[in-house]
Amino acid sequence: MARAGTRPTSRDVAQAAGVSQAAVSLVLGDKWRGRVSETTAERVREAARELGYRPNLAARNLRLGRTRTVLLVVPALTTEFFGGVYTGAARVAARHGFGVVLYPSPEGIGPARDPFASAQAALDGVIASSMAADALTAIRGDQLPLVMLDSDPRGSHGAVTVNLDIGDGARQVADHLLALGHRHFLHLAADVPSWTFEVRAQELATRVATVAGTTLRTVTAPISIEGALAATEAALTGPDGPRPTALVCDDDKLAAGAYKALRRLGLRVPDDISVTGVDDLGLATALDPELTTVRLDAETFGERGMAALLAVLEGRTPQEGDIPVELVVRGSTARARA
Amino acid sequence: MARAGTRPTSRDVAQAAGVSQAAVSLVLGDKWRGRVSETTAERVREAARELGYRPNLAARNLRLGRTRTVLLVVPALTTEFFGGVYTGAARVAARHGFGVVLYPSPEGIGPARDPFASAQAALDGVIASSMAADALTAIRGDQLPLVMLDSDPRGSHGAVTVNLDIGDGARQVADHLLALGHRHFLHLAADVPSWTFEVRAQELATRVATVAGTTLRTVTAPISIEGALAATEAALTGPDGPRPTALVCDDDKLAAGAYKALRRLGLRVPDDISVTGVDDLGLATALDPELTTVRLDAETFGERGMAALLAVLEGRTPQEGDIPVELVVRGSTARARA
DNA sequence: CAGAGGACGTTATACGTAACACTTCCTCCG
DNA sequence: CGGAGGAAGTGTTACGTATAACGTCCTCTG
Repeated sequence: MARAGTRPTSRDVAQAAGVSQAAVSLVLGDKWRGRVSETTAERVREAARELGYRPNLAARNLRLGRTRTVLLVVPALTTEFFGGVYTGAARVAARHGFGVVLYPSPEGIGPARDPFASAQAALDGVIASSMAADALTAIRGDQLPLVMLDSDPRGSHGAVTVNLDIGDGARQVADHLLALGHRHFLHLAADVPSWTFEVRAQELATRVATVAGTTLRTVTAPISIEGALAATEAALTGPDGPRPTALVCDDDKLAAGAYKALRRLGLRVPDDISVTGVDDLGLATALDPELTTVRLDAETFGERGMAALLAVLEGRTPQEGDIPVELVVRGSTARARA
Repeated sequence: MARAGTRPTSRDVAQAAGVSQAAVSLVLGDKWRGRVSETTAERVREAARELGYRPNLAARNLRLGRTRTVLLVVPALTTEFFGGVYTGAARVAARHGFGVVLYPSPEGIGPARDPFASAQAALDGVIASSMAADALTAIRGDQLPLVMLDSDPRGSHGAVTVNLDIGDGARQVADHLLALGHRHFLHLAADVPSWTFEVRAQELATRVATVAGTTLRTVTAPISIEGALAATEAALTGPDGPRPTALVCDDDKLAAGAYKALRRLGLRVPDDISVTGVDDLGLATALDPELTTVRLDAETFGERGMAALLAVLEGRTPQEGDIPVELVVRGSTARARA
C-alpha cells in the first residue's frame, strides 16, 4: 500500500498487482506485447486505476532526457491573435504527443523575467515571437532548438524562422489604395521593435514611391486604442503638408484608435479618409464601418511554427516559404475624392 | 569536460572547478554560507558561467518532490480578459518563486484533451476557470490543490473559490437602467454553462422584478460577434410584446454584435435603445458610442486566485470575499424615451 | 597540551521511472 | 531425447539533483 499522504508510485501499483515495478512500466507504457500476459496486464491496469496512479512526470522526464514539451514565447496577450497561434501550435503538438507551454512575456512587470525560470518545466524546444522582445535575450545562448516567428530570416543566428508574408500584405494594401486613386498616405506605425513592422513600413514606402511617385508620412504609436487616438489626432491637426486621404495602420487596434480620432475631428470613414488595418481580429468587424484589413491566419501560423520545431527535433528539414496573407476589403476604404 | 552534445551537469561544473558535485549544489543553491569559502564559491560560479550550466529541472523537481509550478486553466483566448488574469497570477507567483503554466482549453479540437497530459509539466497546484468546462472533468479527481475561478461556492466539492462580485455588477446595471426610466429589457445572455452567467441572469431578473415589477426577455447567443448579431436581430424582429428600450449583454463582445444588429435595424444607440456590457475590454471604448459596461479587474482576479492557491499550498487560510466590480457609464445608455 | 569547535568540504543516498540484460519455464522440432 | 527458441516475467541500473551525515584540518582556550 502507498504511504498515506503521498501519491502512489509505479512500485505501489506493482505491489498491489503482485508483479515487479518493471512489469508495471511495461504495461502502462504500452510496450508489453509479447512480454507480459494479457491477464497480468489487465491486473496491472486494474491496480493502477484502483490506486488512482498517475506517473510522476519529473521522474519520467529525468529518465527519458526529453519532455515532449515545448515553450511558446509570445508578447502580452492584449489581443486574441496569439491565442490563435497557441491553438494552432497545440493542435499540431497534440498529434505528435507533445504539449505546449504558453509564456506571455509579462507586461509592465519591471525587467523581463527569465522565461525558463518562470515556466519551470523542462523543455525540448522553444518557439518565440520576435515581438516578445524582452524575453529574447534569455533565449539566445540557450542551446535548445529554436524557431522564431515574425523574425528577420537574415540575422537570426541560423535559427529557423517561420513568417507570415507580411510584405505581400503591405503591397496588397498599397495597391488597393492606389487603385482607388489615393496619393496622400499617413502610415500609423506600431511603436514596437520587430521585424514584422519594419517590413510593413519598407514595402509600403517602396510601393507608394514606385507606383505613384509620392511619399508617405509616418507617425508611430504604442499598440493601444488611446495611443493610436493621440498619435492620429496630433498628426492630422498639425500643419504638415496636404491632408492624407488614406490612413494605413499597422494593426486593427491602431485602426480602432484612429477611428476615434477621426470622429473627433469630424472626418468620416471612408468618405473623407480611407482606413486599413492588419490582423482581422474580431475588432475589425465590430467597427463601423467594418475595417478593410489584412487577414493573418493565426492558427496556421502556430501550426507552421510547431511543425517546423518538430522537424528540427526529429532531424528533418522544416518546410520553407512564408504563409500567405489576404486583403479583406470592407467598408473602410473607398475611392479618393478629387 | 562535458560529453559533447549533451548539456553540462552539476558534476561537469564540479570537475571544472575542482570540487565535489555537492559543493556545486550548495553554491548555486545559495546555501553555502559557512560551508564553502568565498574563493571556492567564486570558482564554482565562474565554472558554471563558463560551461553555460543550467540545472536540469526534471532532476530538481524529482529530488525536491515539488516544482513551484502551477497550472492556470482558462477558456480559449478569444479576448484579452484571461491574458490579464494570467498577468496578475504570474506577478504574484513570481514574488513567491513560482511559475505559471497557462492552459487554454482548446477550442474546436474535438473532445477535450487532458490538461495534465498536454501541459506535460509536473505541477504543485491548479487554478481553473469554471468557463473551461470541457477541461474540468480531468481536474476533478486529481488530488492536486485546486482553486476555482468564477465558480459556485456551494457545489465546488470544497475546493477554494475566488469570484468576482458579478452579482453586484448585474445589480448595478439594473439600477442604472431603472434609474434612467427603462422598464422593458432584453437580456442577451452567453450560451456558456458557467456559474458566472447564471448569477448575472438571476440577479438581473430579481432586480428588475422587485424594483420595477416588470420582467425581462432573454435570448442566448454564443460569445461571438456574429452569434450576438444573429440572436439580437432575431429577437428584435420577432413579434413578441413591446420593443425593449434597454439591451443588457452578458459581455462586451456580445454588445459589439448587438450594435451591428441595431444598426441594421435602423435603431440608434442610445437614443432608441440603451446597451450595456460586461468586462470593459478594449472593445468597449472602440465602439461608437462607447459602451457602458461593468469593469472586471482581470489582473486582480488572477492575483487573488494565485494568492489563494499559495495560501492552500502553505497551509494558510485563503482570503475570503468577492472581488468588487464597477459600473463604467459611457455613451451607450441614456434616459428612456417616453 | 587536551580537546572543543569552527571552517571547509566530501561521501553517499534517494527521488520514480524506463529499459537493458538476464532467468526460468515450457513447447516443439529433428 | 537434446536443445533451440519463445513466452513471461524479474533484478538492476542510470538519469541529475539536493541534502543528511560524516571527515579533516586548524585554531583557540583553559
